[in-house]
Amino acid sequence: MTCSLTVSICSRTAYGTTYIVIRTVYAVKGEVDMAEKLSQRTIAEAALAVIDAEGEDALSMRKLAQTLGSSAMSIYTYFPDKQALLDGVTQLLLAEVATPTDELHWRDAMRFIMRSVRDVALRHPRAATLIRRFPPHTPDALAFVEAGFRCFRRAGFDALSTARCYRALAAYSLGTIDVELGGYFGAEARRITPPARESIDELSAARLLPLVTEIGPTLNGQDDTAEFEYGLELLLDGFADAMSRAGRPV
Amino acid sequence: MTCSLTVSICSRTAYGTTYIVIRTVYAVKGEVDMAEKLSQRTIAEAALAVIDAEGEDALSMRKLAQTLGSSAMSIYTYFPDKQALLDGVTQLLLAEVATPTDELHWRDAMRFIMRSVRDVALRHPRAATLIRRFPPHTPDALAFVEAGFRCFRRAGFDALSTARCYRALAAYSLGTIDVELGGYFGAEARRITPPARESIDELSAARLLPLVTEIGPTLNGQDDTAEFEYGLELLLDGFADAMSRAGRPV
DNA sequence: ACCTGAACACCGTTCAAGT
DNA sequence: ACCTGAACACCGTTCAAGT
Repeated sequence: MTCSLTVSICSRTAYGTTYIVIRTVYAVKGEVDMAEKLSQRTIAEAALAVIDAEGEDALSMRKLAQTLGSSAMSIYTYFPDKQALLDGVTQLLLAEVATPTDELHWRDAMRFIMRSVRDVALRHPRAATLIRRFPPHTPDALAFVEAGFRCFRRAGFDALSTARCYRALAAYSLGTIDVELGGYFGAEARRITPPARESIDELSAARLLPLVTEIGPTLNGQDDTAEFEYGLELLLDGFADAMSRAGRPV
Repeated sequence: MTCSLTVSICSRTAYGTTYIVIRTVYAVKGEVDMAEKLSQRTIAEAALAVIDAEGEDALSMRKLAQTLGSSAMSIYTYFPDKQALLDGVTQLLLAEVATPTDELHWRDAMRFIMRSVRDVALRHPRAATLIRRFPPHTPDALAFVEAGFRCFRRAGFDALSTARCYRALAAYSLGTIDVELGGYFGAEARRITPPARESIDELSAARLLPLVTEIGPTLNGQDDTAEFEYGLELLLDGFADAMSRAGRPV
């Protein structure tokens, strides 16, 4: 909890009005901070912090404003609506994705990017699902895409092949977020339940869906990193094979 | 818009109380229907219809109740909360996925299932994103998973290989929903914008991110079906190769 | 230009009451 | 068991006003 104090000094001159605003936020825990001036960046950073800590459902304009020491409506000076704010948070996340150097072989570059996207998602498990909803569109958020395209291009991929590979990798990357962070194979997700509210007893579930019952625990016990790498290598091998077959080995 | 009339006849006997309720919904357009009794299924079906028509954001408990001709709170007899309702809608969607016959070769079976999931998503573009959030857990929704596992098993995949392939396919399938239906590569998503509100002019965007600018239109113009099939075959080829290399050709 | 509090039109869900 | 309306504690956003 924070409580904020705003002192504004307003001087009128012949040329107009100048406002000097000193705003300080006193944190109850003891730290005394100068409140940073509001901006798209500081607001989006605060929003990301709230989502990281409490999840997207817990982010409301009022609560965010509170952590910023201002009113809910002040946010609307910087973002037209909440969707735009969430988009801004996503651009911040995507800017965290590391950019491969130009000398890297295209396979290494793609591995590098794919792992980096996954690392960002794992660092922000509660915010990761934003990545599926808002594509990158700021220069910072697109930096890793541009770098990846550059590596493809240098290796001899034309625009069509590049687009094709990028798309398959993007789908796999976004799907990985669902599978790993959505708990798609988790123990909770695995409980077989009928449409009615009473729960099926385990015996009859096993009789009805024997293989789901048998393989479910295996899915849940998988090493996420190893499985991610497995699928990734399949795709990269496939790209290389396809280029070879087309007479343009890479 | 509908307006509903409820007539309840209550007869008390020595053995207890019996209620006979006749509820009719008069649609303004002229059709006169007997309102079906509420149930998990009818409620979830109505919710799916609302989402199909107006999107998930437009689904509120009050509005859904209105289309059912009852009160918002009546839904809570069948679902503990809104999340459970959305889960129920997802189970309905997943039950639409077709089940491959047992004689199919595993590759054909997987192609069949993957295409069917995509078809369901394309039939319900506004509801499709639910599939990423709620895994199948009713017998009907798990039918295609069980059938898929059966084909893997008959072809000689053990539990571990089956889980591994299923996971990679699931990630690709879920990611495809984001890429195709989230408009991930759409023209709107492609406009490069700085974090501040003023838009970058196209010339400087092209200078800053030349390859993104060049390849963006290619991504947007892709044939969704062809690209989906391309990535799918890469994965299936990869599974076959991996099994061969492990000395257990399938 | 930036920020404010009050107000509006909604939400999901709890509750006490009804049949 | 099933359904109800009223109430509670929230929402995102509009508005008119302030500096």
